[in-house]
Amino acid sequence: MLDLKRLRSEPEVVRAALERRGGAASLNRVIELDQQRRALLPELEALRAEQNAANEAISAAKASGESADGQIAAMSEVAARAKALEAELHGAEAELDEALALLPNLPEDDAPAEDTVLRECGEPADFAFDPRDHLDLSGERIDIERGARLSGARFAYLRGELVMLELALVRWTLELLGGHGFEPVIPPVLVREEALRGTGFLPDTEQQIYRLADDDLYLVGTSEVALASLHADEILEAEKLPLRYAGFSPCFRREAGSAGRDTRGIFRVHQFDKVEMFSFVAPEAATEEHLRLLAIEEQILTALGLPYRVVDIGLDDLGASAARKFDCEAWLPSQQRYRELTSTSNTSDFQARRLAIRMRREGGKPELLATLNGTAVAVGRTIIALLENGQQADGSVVIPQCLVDCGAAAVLPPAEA
RNA sequence: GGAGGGGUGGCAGAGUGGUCGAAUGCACCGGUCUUGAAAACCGGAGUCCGGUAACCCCGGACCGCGGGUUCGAAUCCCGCCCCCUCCGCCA
Repeated sequence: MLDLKRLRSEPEVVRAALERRGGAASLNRVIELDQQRRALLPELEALRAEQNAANEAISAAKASGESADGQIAAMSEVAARAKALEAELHGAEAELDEALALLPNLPEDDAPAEDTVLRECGEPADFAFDPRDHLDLSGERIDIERGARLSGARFAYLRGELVMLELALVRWTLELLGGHGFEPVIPPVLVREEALRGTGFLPDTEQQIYRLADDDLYLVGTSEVALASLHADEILEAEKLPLRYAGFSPCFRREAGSAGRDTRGIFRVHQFDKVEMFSFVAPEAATEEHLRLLAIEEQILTALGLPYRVVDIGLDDLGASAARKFDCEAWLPSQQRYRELTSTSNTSDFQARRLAIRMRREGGKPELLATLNGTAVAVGRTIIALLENGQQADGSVVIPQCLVDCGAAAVLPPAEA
């Protein structure tokens, strides 16, 4: 959510920023409704003041045993007017909230118009054979057929050595993040609507979100939702910032609208596990923190031996809450191209404002802080990349030492034919 | 699932229609006293919106959330959320 005050004080700056990303649609309506509200409010407050004064007089009269009937009758009229005004005000406020919620975050000045590759790191392996894709390499250890029989398309069983690989990957990642000051968290994955509104997924990505009709709960598409809400309605002491969390949870996505895309394997599935980084920082520290999250993502990919490139995401693909976003794409030999593995966003104060997450500096007033998120490890896609990049001629897969140290098999034997 | 109890300021805890934004205690900040500290005493201190450029000042709102009754609601009524206790069930 954007700052109404700023929108009021420099509407053209805001408009220009929004228009860069094509998100100014409801701006005029917001401004109009804000003016309406600001016209009604003082009127209502004047009536309230009148009521308050009269209440004192009536109390005093009653206390001294005098009749207050005249005043009461007069105030009855005032009360009726106040009630009508209040209804009008509430109507305007509800509309305002709705229109304001449709405005996306203001992009950073440096955010590019188009996706821009910043760098490529690591050398794609030059296989002396035709590289297999992750499904050929995994065999039934990624059991698509039975997953589909159980739950439909885009669901899979993960089996055998790959389960141990996932656990090693998660363990290793959480240890590494612990070293960077992230507290591990396993959050609820069923959340209320407010959490999705607060993080900017609603209204925006409703068609991606699973909803439980009987319980007014939603399945999160990322633990970002739960982690952001961890400090909702709190005022944090500035000295305690930054606060960093590493959420580990399953993620659920309907993938409506992506029919036919990435249908093979587990690149795009309805359920996957993910370790997500989330930071609460002072506003002036946000940009630096964003680069920090990106650096950690790169550290992880490098340690896993995965060739990757970093993309500065263009304005069109930012998503409602992000002011800036970087993706890391890993090289997939079977596709001969880079595919998205991780993503990190600076959401500035957009989520903090909606969730009422503030900080207080020594002796100061509460002020909004900044929130940032970044994928540490999207397990499914990382397994794909590990399989494909670590494969050998015989179909076995060499696993990076860091994961072996955390319990993964050093070499995954070839899939049974 | 059944039966009860409860949500008030940082915490504890009064308040059941009328100067209540809210007693009191603890914690906190400032001051007096003291060689210093403690104790004691005095004072201060919440959040949000608007008037404003303004951390002074003025008005308004906030006693879980949202409605209702009333001239007036922390107090009465309705709905929702949350917490606790007991029973049952259960990973």
